[in-house]
Amino acid sequence: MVRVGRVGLTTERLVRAGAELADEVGFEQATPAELARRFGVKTASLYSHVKNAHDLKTKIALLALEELADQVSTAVAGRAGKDALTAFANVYRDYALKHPGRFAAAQFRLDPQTAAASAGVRHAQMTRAILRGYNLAEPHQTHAVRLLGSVFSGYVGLETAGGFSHSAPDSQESWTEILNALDTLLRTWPTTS
Amino acid sequence: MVRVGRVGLTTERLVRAGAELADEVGFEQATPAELARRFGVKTASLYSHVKNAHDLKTKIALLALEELADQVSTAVAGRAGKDALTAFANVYRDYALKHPGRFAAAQFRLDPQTAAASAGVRHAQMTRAILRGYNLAEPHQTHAVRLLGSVFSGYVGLETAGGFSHSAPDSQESWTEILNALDTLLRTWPTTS
DNA sequence: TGCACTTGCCTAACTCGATTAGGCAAATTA
DNA sequence: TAATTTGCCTAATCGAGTTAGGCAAGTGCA
Repeated sequence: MVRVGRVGLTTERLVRAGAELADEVGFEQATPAELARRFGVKTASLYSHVKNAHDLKTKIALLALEELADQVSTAVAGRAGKDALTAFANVYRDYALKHPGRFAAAQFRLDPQTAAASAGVRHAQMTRAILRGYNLAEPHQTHAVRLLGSVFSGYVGLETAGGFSHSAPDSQESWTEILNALDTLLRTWPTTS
Repeated sequence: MVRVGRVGLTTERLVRAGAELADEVGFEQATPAELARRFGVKTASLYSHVKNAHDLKTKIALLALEELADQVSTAVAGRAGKDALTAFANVYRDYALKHPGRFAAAQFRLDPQTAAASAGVRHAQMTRAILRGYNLAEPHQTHAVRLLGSVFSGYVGLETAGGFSHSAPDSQESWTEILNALDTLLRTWPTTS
């Protein structure tokens, strides 16, 4: 090692670097060992700043959830109906495409208390907020919330897993048409069965 | 160790046990070490039957994809339209709820050649087969295929991650209403926009 | 400015998983 | 029963995760 003094590790800095690392090599590979390597530091040195590997991943997940919630809330502010729906969806998808590691982190299974205190609850609130423009009564609103969550996370999950690449038509086309379809669907919800 | 002779390891047996192990402790935890423990065998002994840990996971994934494709094709045979749609969807969801580890395995990223030779292609074919009843022209059919894949994998993913538990209404209710909504949507696709 | 105090990062050590090479005994075949 | 195959073991290496304790680089106070 060439370094003399200290590099200035902090929990904050580790988590940010961990998020970038995740985007580069995948969330699973965003490990204490690799992170230490990047800081030019011994692995053991991280343990004053994060409890353990699981704690590191949890903190990266929380960071991702916050970033995503911030971006979504900015995009959705002042919009309603289809406009809000597509804004939400596009922010979500763009975030995942630009930050695949963080997006994967955002799906990380948090223990219930951590999840309850996370930005995950803002996501749920914002999804419901979008549906305000569609006037759905309960329990239909909840069903619709679950549908939207499923489509967004499912589509983006498949897309980042490479499911739609190298095949026509373009993924962007499908995305647009799916959002149109969802808008129509929400306007005529609930279904007559 | 109490055992005297040999336990009779085979690739086949390892993969089956690995699938069960995955259902019990999670796909990520379905590791050579744990598998060896269950067979009362040293870890090194597995390496005559599987190349390495990644190979084991790949083989579990292929098993899951086959099982799922078999069950789906049985359920969908002789059905059309909404009937086929719900049969497909229910088999898919039931499999995931009964075999969470295998289901997770089925999402395991396979390298392109392995994927191309896997039962994954049957899944794609069957999804398209379902849409036959809805008479969609390309490129709309592909958009619809992608929507269905997204909803199914997304919903089941969120549900098995615990997203819908402990909150009313029941997940089953949402699932039913969502399938109804999808049926309606497919019958009126493409969207006017 | 100098000192005590705090603390960041290190070394040392251990555990455990993955993996390879080589050996012996149990199964198989003749 | 002898010869051959091969299943599972021992031994050994490597790397990740983790803990305990030490020293020096930073901080704050006189």
